Amino acid sequence: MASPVIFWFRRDLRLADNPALTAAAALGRPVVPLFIVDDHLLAPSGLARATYLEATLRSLSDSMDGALVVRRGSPSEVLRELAKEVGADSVFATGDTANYGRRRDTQVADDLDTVGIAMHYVSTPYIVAPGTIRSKTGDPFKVFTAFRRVWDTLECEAPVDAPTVSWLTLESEPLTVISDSAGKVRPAFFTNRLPDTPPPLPPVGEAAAWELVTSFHSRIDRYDDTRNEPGVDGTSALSPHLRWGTIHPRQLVAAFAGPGDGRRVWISEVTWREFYADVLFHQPHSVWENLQPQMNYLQIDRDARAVARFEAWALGETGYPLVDAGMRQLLETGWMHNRVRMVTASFLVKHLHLDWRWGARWFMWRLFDGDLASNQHGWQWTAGTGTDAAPYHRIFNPTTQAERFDPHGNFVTKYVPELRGVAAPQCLQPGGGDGLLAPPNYAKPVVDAKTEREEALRRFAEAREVAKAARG
DNA sequence: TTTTGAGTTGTTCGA
DNA sequence: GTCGAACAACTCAAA
Repeated sequence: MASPVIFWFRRDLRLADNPALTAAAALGRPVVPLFIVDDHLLAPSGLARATYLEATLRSLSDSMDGALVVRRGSPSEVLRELAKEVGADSVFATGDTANYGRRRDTQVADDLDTVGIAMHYVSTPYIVAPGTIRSKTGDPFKVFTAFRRVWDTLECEAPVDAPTVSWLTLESEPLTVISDSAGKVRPAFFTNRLPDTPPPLPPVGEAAAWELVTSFHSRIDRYDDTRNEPGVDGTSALSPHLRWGTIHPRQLVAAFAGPGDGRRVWISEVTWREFYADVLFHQPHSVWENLQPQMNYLQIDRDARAVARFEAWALGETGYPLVDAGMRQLLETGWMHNRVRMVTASFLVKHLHLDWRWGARWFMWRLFDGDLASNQHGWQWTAGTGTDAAPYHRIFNPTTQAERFDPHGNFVTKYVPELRGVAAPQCLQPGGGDGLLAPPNYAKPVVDAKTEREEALRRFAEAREVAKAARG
């Protein structure tokens, strides 16, 4: 029998349109499908993320007649041992361009090279590999629109079908090792009231992704209008699939090609994902550091009261209905509508004066679709610390946003049952309305939005002044 | 080098 | 209720 090759699955958990897998299969040898449980990645992950991954891997393995091999340990060591075990001399994987993955992949390739094993990285989770697009001066773009203008001119490769593969199966750890390994390193702000039970899983795996594509065909042409309303089923809900690679954006661009504002706006959201990956590629420190250094001077609350406010935010007990509905949607479903992500993030930074990193960490802890580049840069955008930062006086009013985007209170009452007896627009108001109309069991507002808006403006102005003085 | 036009997603105030 | 201006002034990218 010809010596097998190893295919190392990471965030490309699909068989169709997986160029790295196609390249491995093209050798015409048996393929060992491998997933490595890496504690570096799993220990700081919440159970939401881990259970989603575990279920997706189960689905992937089922699609290979149960052949998936799961091993736990350092990638270099696992790959070396497995290669020795089966007599493989080459390993294939999809390229990873995010911080840890990039360092790991370089190290793994070097380590394998010393023992005569060839490591092949093919393609990336993106249509355009991060680091590819440059401005005319050769620098990476720092604003989205300029990036998109170039991105739009590049050709998107056509998707390819799943290859025919002869899977070679071996002894494997049970998939439960994934959720068993997760959640060991908790965020510093974690309090006893914050739950770490995973939300119920949506349908996972490659087939489930394609069902979402089919269903979205009937809605995408209205996407430009409906995408902002969290109470309307206007979005594709494909984000977890893009995160774990059960579908590739190439496949989506092909599936949704066509004229119209709905499609155009939806593809531009895919382009945002590509842009943020590009920013991360060039500025890996942006994961936890402000892209605008002058914002390091912003006064942030970190005392006991701040922790209590953070807890109220995370549990959906701020007394601001749209904020609370969004945070409870995250708790209960492992996903949050994008409009509400912006509103809740803005509230944390601008009304509670907390650190965007706390919020970003909590989102990553609970989201099924938590993607380092998109999550951290989305937070930086809202916090006013990003490269293309919003002007700091642009502060979302949680009540106005509710009135604009959830006018009938469908979303708010879905996730905040205390408000169910209260009609819109009262149910959109802080505390669920005034006086006798306010539901007695709903949280009183933790802060006064108007007061804290002014405080935020003061702090941002102060940060700029201090930064200016420090420069001069 | 200098200039010019543009920059996801908003809110408030006053006419 | 509606509309435009102000918010505060900076950075980016190309010409």
